[in-house]
Amino acid sequence: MKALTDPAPGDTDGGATIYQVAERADVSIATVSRVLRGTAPVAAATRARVEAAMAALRFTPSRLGVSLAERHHAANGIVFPDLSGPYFAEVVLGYEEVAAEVGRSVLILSTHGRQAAREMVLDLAARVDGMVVLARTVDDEVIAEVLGKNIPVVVVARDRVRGADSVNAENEHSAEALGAHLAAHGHRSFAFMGDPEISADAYHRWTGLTRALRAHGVNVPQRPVACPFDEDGGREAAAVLLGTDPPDALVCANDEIALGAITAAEQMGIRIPDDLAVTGWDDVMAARHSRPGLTTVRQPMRQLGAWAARRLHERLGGDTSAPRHEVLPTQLVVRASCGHHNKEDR
Amino acid sequence: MKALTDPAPGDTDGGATIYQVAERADVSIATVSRVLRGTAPVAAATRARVEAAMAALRFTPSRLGVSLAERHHAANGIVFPDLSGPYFAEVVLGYEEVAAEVGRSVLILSTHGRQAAREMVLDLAARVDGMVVLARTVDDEVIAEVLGKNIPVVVVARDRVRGADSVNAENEHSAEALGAHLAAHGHRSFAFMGDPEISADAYHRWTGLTRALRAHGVNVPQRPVACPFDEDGGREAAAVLLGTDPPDALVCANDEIALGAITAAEQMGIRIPDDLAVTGWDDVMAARHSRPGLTTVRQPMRQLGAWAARRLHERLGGDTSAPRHEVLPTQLVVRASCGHHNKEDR
DNA sequence: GCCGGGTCTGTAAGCGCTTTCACGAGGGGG
DNA sequence: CCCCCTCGTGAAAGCGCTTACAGACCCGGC
Repeated sequence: MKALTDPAPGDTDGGATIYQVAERADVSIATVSRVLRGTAPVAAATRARVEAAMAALRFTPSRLGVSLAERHHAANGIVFPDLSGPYFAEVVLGYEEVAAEVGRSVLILSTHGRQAAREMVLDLAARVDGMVVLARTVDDEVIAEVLGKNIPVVVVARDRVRGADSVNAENEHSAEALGAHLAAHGHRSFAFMGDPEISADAYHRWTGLTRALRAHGVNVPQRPVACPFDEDGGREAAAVLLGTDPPDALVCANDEIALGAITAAEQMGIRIPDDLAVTGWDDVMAARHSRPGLTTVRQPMRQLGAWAARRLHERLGGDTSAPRHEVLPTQLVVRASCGHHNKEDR
Repeated sequence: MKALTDPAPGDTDGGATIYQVAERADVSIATVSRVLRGTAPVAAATRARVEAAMAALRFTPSRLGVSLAERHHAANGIVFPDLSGPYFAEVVLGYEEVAAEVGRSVLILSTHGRQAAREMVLDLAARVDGMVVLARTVDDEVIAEVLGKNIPVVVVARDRVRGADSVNAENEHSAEALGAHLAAHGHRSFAFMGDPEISADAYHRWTGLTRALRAHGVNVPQRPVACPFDEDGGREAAAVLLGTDPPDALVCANDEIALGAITAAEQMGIRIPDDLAVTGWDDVMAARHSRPGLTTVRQPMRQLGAWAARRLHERLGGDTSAPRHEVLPTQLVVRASCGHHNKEDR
């Protein structure tokens, strides 16, 4: 179980190259390449010799060599702000899943709000055939720069960028539906938490909400309460807000903010939903397990990523049609945090 | 704002190469490379010309060319079963964060329990300088194969593999502590949910639990209840278990199983914690928002990934010392789901 | 017997970089 | 005034593959 099948001594490093295989099989590297890819007929006997040599040397072609010769990477990238919440993780998962299906590796890049985002994205661009950019991780001009290198880009959860495909979850209508539902509950004083400046989604949710409130003759809050999109952000901002001028309905740009706000409210002795209605966005796992259950808007997070991956694949397949802009439907999920309902509340 | 700074016509594709820059600056490609990397002195005037040319052509060196010449990828991979739960997402995030800090791109690969895992991992191995493997995504022999190509591997949440570094969260002691706590609550009939066959973590948790039970003279369940590590898995398995032979304490291998079990129990009219204690593992966001709050064991998920990234970096820096095996501490988090306590229950 | 057409294989030219080596031009010390 | 060293630069050899292009060989048909 040794000797014969062991790699030739001396190939201490990395792995065998096509040259070593060729030499061992006593053929030219062209022939090895041909059996590797099946691009041309190879005599059965020769093929057998080559295959034996490959096996003996545990040969795996160098991706670098292949890619350089083929002039593409067979890899795609995805850029997101961070992976801390469930939202981006789900999108990335949906993306990876279909990317893998169509045979492309995926490189991830989290900008972490770092200054160097531009450089990082450009570096990524040099390693992939195409990429998807989530939310406002980088400026439009960086995306333009990437597109300028002939690398297709599809943006997700972000306003359209010239020359790039895009996919978003529907925001305004669901925000209107949410606002209408809340107004029907009798809530008259609203606040919106989340920063429309740093998230296109938040912007459209805010827009839709204000429109609904106006339509229902409800006072529209002056401005959104800008806060980070995580639990701490929601908790801290809510603590301030509820301490000074408590509204009776709190519409949050995502579930984490909402859950943070609920924590703050409970600490202050404010009862949900009796004293304060709170709603989120996304429908993450914690939303359905929290008590009261969090009223929220479910987004097709996985599908967002999947759509992006498929579109990118089409582009890389040579599709040069005009950019497409997809909007995926969302769904209002009413639970107990926005007020009591007839049904058994949870 | 046109003309001068525009890329030369004709470079319709991909991007400029070092040759075009060299030609435009009227120097050799060696000189361009030198200003690019600062590896040798270049006269100020020459440097300026080259830089101007690079800017005009929007030149970015081809990663493929660089890597092939440098003989490494400047990229690492990470393999995980899937990203659906918060656990793996957090580990990946922790990994990406430090990998990015030390200047390495990261490739992700989710095996999704696919048959082709071996091929996928080997393909990944051809694209990276090192990789981390989470849990039991592939067999030891695949890892050996990767190591054989001189690619360092660090495994996470998995038993040791010859030749690879490893990092795990402490399992047995915390499981014992958990078991002791539960026994002190007076629970006498236990069940464990999660499949020790497919998760090293689950195996050690099961082991620790049984040891604690024995130490406290409590009946040890015959065997664990094998179920998928997600909510549905927990819910379905719990529905069966609670319908036939309900224990009074249910120790689950992760929070999602636990949350699913709680859902099933509530549907059957079983009260938590009065009729049944339930505990999880990980301390994900939903664990602290669910009511009753879920008693669980907090794992340093981010740090698991971060440690792996750092260790890999050391290896790639030339460290050839014996494999290191790190165990990160965990923390029992007692909430209401395991029984009433003196403190205000949540 | 010669020719056209497969089949199979090798030669060599890239792909876009890095880096070694060699060389010419200046400059300071002896 | 010559030698030696440093500085600045170009030529060219890789890195590990893919893929024209071309040549050798073997058939069968005329």
